[in-house]
Amino acid sequence: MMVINHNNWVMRMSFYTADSLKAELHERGWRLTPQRQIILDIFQNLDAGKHLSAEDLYDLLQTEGHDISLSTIYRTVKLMARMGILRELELAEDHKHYEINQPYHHHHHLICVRCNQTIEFKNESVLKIGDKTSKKEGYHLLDCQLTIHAVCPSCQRSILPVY
Amino acid sequence: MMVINHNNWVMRMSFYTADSLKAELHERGWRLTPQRQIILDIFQNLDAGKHLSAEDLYDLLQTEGHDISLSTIYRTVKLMARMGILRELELAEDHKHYEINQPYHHHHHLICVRCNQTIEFKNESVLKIGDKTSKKEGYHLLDCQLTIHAVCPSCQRSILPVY
DNA sequence: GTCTTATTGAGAATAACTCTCTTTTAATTA
DNA sequence: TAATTAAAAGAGAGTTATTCTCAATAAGAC
Repeated sequence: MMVINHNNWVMRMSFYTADSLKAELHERGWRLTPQRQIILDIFQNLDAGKHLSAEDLYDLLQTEGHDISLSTIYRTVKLMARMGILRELELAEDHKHYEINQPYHHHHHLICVRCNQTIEFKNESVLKIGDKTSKKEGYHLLDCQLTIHAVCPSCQRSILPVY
Repeated sequence: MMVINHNNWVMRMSFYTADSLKAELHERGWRLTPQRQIILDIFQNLDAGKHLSAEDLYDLLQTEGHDISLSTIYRTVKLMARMGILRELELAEDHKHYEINQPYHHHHHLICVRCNQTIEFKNESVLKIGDKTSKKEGYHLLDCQLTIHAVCPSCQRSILPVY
């Protein structure tokens, strides 16, 4: 299901049904598999703002009794990020995190470069800038993220060696 | 040298002298080495908007006759990113890029998720949002980047397998 | 049900990056 | 200017997130 917001920005609603996911995959000659359905389901039922690494997702699936291989997980999250279904986040230093891409809960990240503590924040203008910029260049927008790198108050006070 | 812009945002001028770099390092009990000076110099003399991977930087230094080890390069760019001297960019899929962090030439990136073609764009509001947000949370701002993931016109037209 | 081919799973391979340890050297002090 | 000491460099091994390969499986079309 597609909706048009007050800004004329065409965006997808947050919830894919099995059918809508299937349709989008088929458009590209791809298939809907149980694995893809289960993984999408996990992300859709995650609390707002929660994100998972590939390893996190693997563990979570295991505890729920779903035996999906790491290969498939890596392949699927990358596929869904490239389709615009998931957002690929660079929060910590050495691995990626993924979360559902929901325009209505669109948010950004303020990250401490020392302790990696992350604060989520919202800003209405950012999406508008992303929309305007991609339109102007003829790009099809998938996601836009404002990432702020900074030093948190606690790390500013710390006298320990920094790096 | 520090300047204060119309927004009361305290920012560093783009060019460090050997002395100002030295002073900032000494503040933290660190040292100015020829390697650090040379690496900073490379970034300062790069054309606006150009960015380098660690490997790029290594090759460039080699061609200029500077024998700086890869270890040192990785250590130095990370150090300078954490000091706010360099920006750490996530442009391609599997490695980071670095560029000088210049408030007066502050820009952002629109990236095609299929072919990785990247367009640089400016937007005055982004820096203000980053400044306001980090101030509000008591963070010390180092860098803020708006990254737009999208599909470029040429890849939209392409009928080749996508992923 | 059959056929085609995308997808999965398992594990090997890759490569960006970090770590360890020895040597070197920046910066301080005498 | 020489002695001191601790940070930094260099070399190469080690780590690990991610990708690749390939045989087996199964989704979707007919």
